[in-house]
Amino acid sequence: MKISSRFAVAVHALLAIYVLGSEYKMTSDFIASSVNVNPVVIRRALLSLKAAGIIGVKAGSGGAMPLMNAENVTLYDVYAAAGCREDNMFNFHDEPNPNCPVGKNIHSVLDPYLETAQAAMENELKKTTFAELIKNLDLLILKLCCNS
Amino acid sequence: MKISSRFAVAVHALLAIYVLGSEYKMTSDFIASSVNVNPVVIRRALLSLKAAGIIGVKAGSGGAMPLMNAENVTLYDVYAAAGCREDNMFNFHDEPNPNCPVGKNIHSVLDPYLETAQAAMENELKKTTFAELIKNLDLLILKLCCNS
DNA sequence: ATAGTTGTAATCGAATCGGTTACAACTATA
DNA sequence: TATAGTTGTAACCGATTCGATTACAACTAT
Repeated sequence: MKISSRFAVAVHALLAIYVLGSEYKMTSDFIASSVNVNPVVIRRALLSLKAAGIIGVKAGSGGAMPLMNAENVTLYDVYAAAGCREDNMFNFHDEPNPNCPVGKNIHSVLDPYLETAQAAMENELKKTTFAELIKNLDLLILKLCCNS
Repeated sequence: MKISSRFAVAVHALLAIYVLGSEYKMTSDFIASSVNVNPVVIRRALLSLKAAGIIGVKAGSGGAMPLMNAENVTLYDVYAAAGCREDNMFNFHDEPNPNCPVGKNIHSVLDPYLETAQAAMENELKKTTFAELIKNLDLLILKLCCNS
C-alpha cells in the first residue's frame, strides 16, 4: 500500500508557504489551487503543520506563515506531522501460532530487520531540509524564467 | 498506510518451508496453522513465491519445497514477490497546478528525495538473506528447547 | 476409484483514502 | 457595529484495498 498523498500535499503546501508567503496571502483556497485539491484537504494539512509548530495559521482573517527556519525542518518532520509515520510500517499477521517453532519466534527473528529497513527510509527523510528543497526550487524557477 | 501483511505472511511461510520442510509435508493447511490465517491466504502467498521461482508447489498431491538456496533469497525478493513493492511508494497528488511556480516544479524537486528514501528501505531488505534468518531462527529454537 | 490438495474465482465486511458539502467561530475592515 | 472572507471541524460519499471465507474444478498419489 502506498503512503498517503497527505505527505506530498503537506510538503507542497509548506514549500508554497515558504516560497510565496512573502508575496501572497497563503489562504487554504490559494494553496489548494496550486496543489489542485479541495481546500478542506489543505486546511487539514495546515492543521497538521500547525500542530507540529511548523507554521502558524490565522483564524478568521486567514493566511499561513512559517514559524520555523527552513533549515530546521526536514521532510521527516512533515512526514510525521502529516500523520504518515507508523510505529510499524510493516503490517504483521495477528497471532502466529505459539505452538509452532516458527510461529513462536517469527517476531523475534523478523522484527529487527523490518525496523532497520523502516529506519533507513526515515533517516533519509531526515537528511533533507526545506532549506535545501527551497534552494532547488528557486533554481528551477529561475532557470525556467530565463529560458522562456 | 501500512505495508500489507502479505509480506510478513510470505516470509513466515518461506521460513517454515526452509526449516520444517524436511520434516513435514508443507501443505497450505499446515502452513496456515503456523501463520494462523486462512489456508487460501497461504495458497496465494505460495503462488507468489512460486511465480518468483523461489519455491515449487506440487499440485494435486500437495506440498511446497524450496527451489533456491537460502543464501540467494533476500527479504527484498520476497517483498517484491508478494507484490508489496511499488514503483513509487509515496503517493502524489495527481495534477499540481502547472501555472504555479511551485506546482510546476514540485515533482522535479521532490521526486528524487522520495526515490532515495524508498531505495534506502529496499536496500536494507536486500541485505538480509534467508540463510541469516534461518540461522537466527534455529538459534532461538535451540535456546528455547534447552531452557525449557 | 478415492481422498487430499492446489489453483482460482467470487463475495464479504472493515478500514482508509481523498473529495465534498455544510456551517459555526473568528477576525479584519469598512 | 455590520459585513465579508477565512478557518476549524463534523459529516457523508464513492472508490479502493485489505484479509477472511466459501466454493469448486483440476490434479495426483495411493
